[in-house]
Amino acid sequence: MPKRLLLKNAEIEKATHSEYFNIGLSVDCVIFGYEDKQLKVLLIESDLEEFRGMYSLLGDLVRPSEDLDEAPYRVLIDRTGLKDVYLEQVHTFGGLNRHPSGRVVTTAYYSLIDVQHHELQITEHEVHWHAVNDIKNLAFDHKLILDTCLARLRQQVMEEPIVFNLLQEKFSLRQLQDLYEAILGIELDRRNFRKRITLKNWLVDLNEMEEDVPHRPGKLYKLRTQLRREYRMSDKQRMQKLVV
Amino acid sequence: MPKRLLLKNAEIEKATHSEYFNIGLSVDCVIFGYEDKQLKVLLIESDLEEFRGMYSLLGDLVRPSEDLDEAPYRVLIDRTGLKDVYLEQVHTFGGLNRHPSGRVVTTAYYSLIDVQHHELQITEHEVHWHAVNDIKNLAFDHKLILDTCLARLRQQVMEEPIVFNLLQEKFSLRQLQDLYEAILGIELDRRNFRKRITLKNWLVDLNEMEEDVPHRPGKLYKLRTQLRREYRMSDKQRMQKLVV
DNA sequence: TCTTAATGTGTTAGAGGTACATAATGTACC
DNA sequence: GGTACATTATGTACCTCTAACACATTAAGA
Repeated sequence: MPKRLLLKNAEIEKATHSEYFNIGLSVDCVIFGYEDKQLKVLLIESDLEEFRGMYSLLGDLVRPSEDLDEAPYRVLIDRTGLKDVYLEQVHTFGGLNRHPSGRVVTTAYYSLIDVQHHELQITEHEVHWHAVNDIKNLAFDHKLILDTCLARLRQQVMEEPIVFNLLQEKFSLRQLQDLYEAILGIELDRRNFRKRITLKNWLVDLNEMEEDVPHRPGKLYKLRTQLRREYRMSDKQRMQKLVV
Repeated sequence: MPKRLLLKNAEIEKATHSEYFNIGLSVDCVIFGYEDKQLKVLLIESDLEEFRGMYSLLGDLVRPSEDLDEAPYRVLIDRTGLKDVYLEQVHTFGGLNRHPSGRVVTTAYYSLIDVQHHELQITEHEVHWHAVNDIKNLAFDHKLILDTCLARLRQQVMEEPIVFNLLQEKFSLRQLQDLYEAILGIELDRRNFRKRITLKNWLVDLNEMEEDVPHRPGKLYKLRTQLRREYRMSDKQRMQKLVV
């Protein structure tokens, strides 16, 4: 086997379309939504023989003329009608036998969308929301992909103000807390949660109240526009804090 | 364009080797080392026309018969002779024009190795260590890949005891602190550093002292064998701590 | 009007982090 | 041999952040 295949044009040319350019590349999207106080994910019933009756993530092969990072956007537009969604690459899975039909390497992305959004139109009736907690297995290695993306989501959620992609524009602190609890799978203290959220300075008080709730209505908030990362600590302090 | 290409065997068969299985897949390794109180990375001079005189990361095309995650191990064995190295997948880069010779998508890994290790044998004389701080640009999009991996390393370093892969077996606390400072690019308080490190309970005191140093010798330590993740907090507390 | 259930706010004790001071030990030079 | 110096080793005070918890407020419904 030649060693530095990447380095010489001549070698590339020889390898092309023969033994090396022989791997399929796909993307799979873990599309998270939030409904009924549950974290959900968009799945489709697999119609592969090998996975009859099982569900799988939404994905597609990457086209030769599109950037890798464009592909999941295309999948999302095709399947949900949503543009401008939050999307993040997580991991690439390249096990030899992960796809029964041949060598297909897949790059996994996760996405956060607002289930209530009026533009959301799931075009195919085979596509449905499933509660993440109820999913035991999926087609291919999609359960592994889901778990990996969920773990990443849980990390991200604590560092960046991304959960708001899952909520409608106006929300109460209780709704926000319910969402965090659904994602993290734990209960949080209401008073400490409120304190920490206000410290982050992510929210704007809308001076509006909830309506049609069977209890004392809460204040409504929205995410600050032009949300900058505001650090309460200096860069050096942050590093110091994080080190070791 | 057919939509669910992944779903039907028949469609897969048709697409195979025609328009879709037409993308090259490679891996690129950001191999970090530590020498002279500097974080370094292993580079090779590119011999592509387009990048004459520039350096690039070590990489290779993924073979059709090997797992994606196996490929970087192979590259490392070929180029450094090292087995059992610390290796972690970081990100996959799939821009359309990132490779001048055609469509090549690459998955980036970073690796931590001990430069002093006796088995380390850089087989090719074109491969050399470069101080990370001195690298201004690289061939292809390799500077972006390097920066991405460095950012990930800086995150990881604070959560997991991985820096020890860069050190020889026995080391002093001063050496360990120098390493952290080199990776993070900041200075740390010596006394607080010692305190936090001992709290982590990662180290074993060897009851040996440095030798041949032009000052008071420090104690030597090594990484605890069978290092388990020991949480001083319960899972719930950790979640609580991390949330928001 | 009273009960109930949720929202909104404050307080306290403890843990962890930062900044800083001091003693101990070995080298190098006079 | 003695002294200055650099570095290791350890301790302390202050501050911040967090977890745990108590109480008052507001609206709905009987």
